[in-house]
Amino acid sequence: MPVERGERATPAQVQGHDRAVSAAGEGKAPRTERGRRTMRAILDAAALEFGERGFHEASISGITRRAGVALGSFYTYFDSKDAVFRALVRDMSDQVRDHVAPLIRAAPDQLAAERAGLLHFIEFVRGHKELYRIIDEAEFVDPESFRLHYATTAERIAKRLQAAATRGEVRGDVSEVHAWAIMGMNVFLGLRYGVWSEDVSPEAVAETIGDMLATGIAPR
Amino acid sequence: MPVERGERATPAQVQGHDRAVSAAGEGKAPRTERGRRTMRAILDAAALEFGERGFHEASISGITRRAGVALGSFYTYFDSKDAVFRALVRDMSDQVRDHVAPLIRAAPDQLAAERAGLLHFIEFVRGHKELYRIIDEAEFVDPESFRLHYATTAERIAKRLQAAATRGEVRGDVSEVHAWAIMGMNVFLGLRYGVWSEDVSPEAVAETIGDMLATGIAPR
Amino acid sequence: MPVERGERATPAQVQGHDRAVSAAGEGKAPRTERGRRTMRAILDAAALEFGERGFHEASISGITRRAGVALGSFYTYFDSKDAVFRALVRDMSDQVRDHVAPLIRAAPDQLAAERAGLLHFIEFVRGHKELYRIIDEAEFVDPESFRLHYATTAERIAKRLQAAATRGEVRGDVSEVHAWAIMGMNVFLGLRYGVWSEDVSPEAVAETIGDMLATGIAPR
Amino acid sequence: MPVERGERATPAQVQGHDRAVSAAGEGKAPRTERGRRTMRAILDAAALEFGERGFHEASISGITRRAGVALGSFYTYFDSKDAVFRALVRDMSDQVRDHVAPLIRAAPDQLAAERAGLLHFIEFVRGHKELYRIIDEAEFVDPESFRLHYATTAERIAKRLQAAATRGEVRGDVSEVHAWAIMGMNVFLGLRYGVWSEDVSPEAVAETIGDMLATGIAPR
DNA sequence: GATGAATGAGTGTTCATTCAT
DNA sequence: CATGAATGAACACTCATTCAT
Repeated sequence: MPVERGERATPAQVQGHDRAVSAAGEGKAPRTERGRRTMRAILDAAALEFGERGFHEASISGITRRAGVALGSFYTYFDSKDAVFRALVRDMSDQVRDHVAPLIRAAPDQLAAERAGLLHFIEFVRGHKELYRIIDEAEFVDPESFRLHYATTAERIAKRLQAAATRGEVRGDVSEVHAWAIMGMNVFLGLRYGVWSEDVSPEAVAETIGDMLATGIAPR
Repeated sequence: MPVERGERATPAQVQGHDRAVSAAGEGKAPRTERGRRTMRAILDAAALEFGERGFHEASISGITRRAGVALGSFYTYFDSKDAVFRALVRDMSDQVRDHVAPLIRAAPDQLAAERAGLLHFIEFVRGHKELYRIIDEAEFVDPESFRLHYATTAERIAKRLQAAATRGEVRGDVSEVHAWAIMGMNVFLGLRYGVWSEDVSPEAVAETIGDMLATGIAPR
Repeated sequence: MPVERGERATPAQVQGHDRAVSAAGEGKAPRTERGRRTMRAILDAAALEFGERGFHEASISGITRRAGVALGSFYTYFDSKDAVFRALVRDMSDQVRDHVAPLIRAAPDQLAAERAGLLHFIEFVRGHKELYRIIDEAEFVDPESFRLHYATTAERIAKRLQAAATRGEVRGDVSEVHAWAIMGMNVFLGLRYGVWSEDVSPEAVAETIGDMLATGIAPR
Repeated sequence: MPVERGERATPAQVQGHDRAVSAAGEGKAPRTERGRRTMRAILDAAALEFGERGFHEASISGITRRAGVALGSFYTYFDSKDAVFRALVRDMSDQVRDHVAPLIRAAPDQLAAERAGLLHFIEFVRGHKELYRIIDEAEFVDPESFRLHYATTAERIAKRLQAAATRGEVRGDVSEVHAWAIMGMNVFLGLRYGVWSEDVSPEAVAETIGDMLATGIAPR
């Protein structure tokens, strides 16, 4: 889920409310201001509902109840339960990236960038514990977006690693395999130290893993 | 999911058919040989059904149809859909461990062991693609077993790393954090190169990650 | 089941259709007129279905088929099979009381009132043979309403008897025991001469029992 | 449920264990002593199971579990769930009659007999609270035996009343209507003061009702 | 006779989606 | 746009009954 150095934020990504609505590519574009507010309310309610109850336990009526709108209004903005879910996955996916990307870009070199990526990812997760419940459940609800999310993320990591390699910041043979390994580490560390328990600080985790990534665990 | 060096197989783990049945702690113990066979058939059918359709799409009648038994027979051995699922997660969890453990133990040192663990894990996954669909879906269906599975696995990795540290085979400061990172890498690499695509050989992946784990990715 | 003299009808009790719907305290209040009609149709259909087949043989689909609505509509108005049943018991209980109460109040004295109560109760039962099947089955389906129904009825009879005693219309020592005895007589006579067979006229039964109640069966 | 003066006990009715088995006309006669014991165990267990859970909640497996025999053994002795239930209704019906009949016959006259009948009926009920749960549920499970039970009981009461009338112990015009009234009173008083609560002694109830039956409730 | 595994018909309940108002 | 009543497909689970051992 973390993003990486060099990424550019599109204008839409840095704004507040409108972003999520636009990110909801799955939804039907509202024409009035009133409609925009209703759609936003539904999307926020859906994050709560899916986050608390999971996709299958969640219900459309639960979403509209939380949003304070009538059941039927849901279908004014989304075609189906799957559609909101997809919109939400994309929304959350963008949120992580938008949060972590600038902090990665600010790092002096790629190893520091990876350390920062993990650090801020864990921090973000602590404040958004519904993240895993939503993104990971996509594996079963909408494999397409799940696959897309991780494939895209891994690809970006790989590109940055290779760019860093040409700059001499990392070994020359870094590949997609390394990217997947790094992504896997981060996801599991976020789950363990972000969601499950906060018994180790994000800084400590990032420090430890930064070291391991840089020089390995072979005895010196 | 991979296991690690030094682990001892209990007698039950190395047997074939009876093991899975005994692992099905959730089920109701059959009292006759015929019952034992029926239960095994149901458990195998459940692996297929859940693997192909996922927990929510799967149906009890689908399971019994595959198993070639009557619908009602399901309830002779399991209390509910959740109960078979739990039994299955434990069953599969044990299967991975039983497959990989001896190969890890055969490694000359801990770094080689980690390499072997990843190698054989990916190989195992290629032959059991339903693994992820089942174990990962537990996060949503039965968080308890999901948590237990990964917590237990991480703890074992951590113990082996620390034992290896005292033997001087890895750095002295290896910790739980390293264990989670290694587990995360393996799980994602298994997903990418075991389930999604076989475009890179398990040997190549294991070799690459073995190197990274040993000496890191900092430029030499 | 019969009611007694002196009772005041509340406005809700004397109206026709709305009453039963409001009596259905178990149901979910409809918000539109269309909803009100659907709920009433379901309640009426339930009386038929439960009356003809009994609680356990009755099916929700049988109820909705009779009501001419979709299966799912049932759950728009009632939470469960038990819930309609409870609503129905209350509905029927109120119907008897509303029918008999004014006729009891019109009697010149308490002995005449008891006679009238029995008379009109038997008559009512003849036109509503599903009454017993529904109210008495509550003993097994929903003991709470069964108990409430009879406890309340007995208590009212007792109160009227005591009020009559102070007016000198009956013996001074009438008690709860007499009330239960009278209620028991009425219920069984209603069953025998209202539901099972109409071989004796309600008038004759009421006359006979009126006499017995007044002066007993000891030889003069 | 109470019986009345002058009734003759058949030999089978006064024996202990064998009686119930023979009363189980619905069952299949066991040929061996072992079989006789098994059948008795099943019948006793059925009384418990039906008494505690009611007909529909009761299960054959619940009965055999209580009886300590295998599920299949049930069908060695009874054809169906309905069949045990019928056997049980008859069994209990006979038990009440056997208990109350001799005490009724011992009374000096018919009014005293009715008083005694009610008294001992309530006492019996207090020791056999499953009575109502079983006999009354027959109205819905097996209307035939329900009807038979009450029709027979009422008829006997009527006959005794008429015999007493010829002896001058009660009014000359006693009829079936009186019999049903008396039976109804007794059943409801048994329910109220035998099963629901024991707040009034059976003696007091019988005394009160004996008086009412003899001289009515009109002011003197 | 006793055992308990196997059978499968039957039904209450949920909820995404549609549509008349 | 908003509303909420109406729809009906889909499924887990129960349990009386049968029968091979």
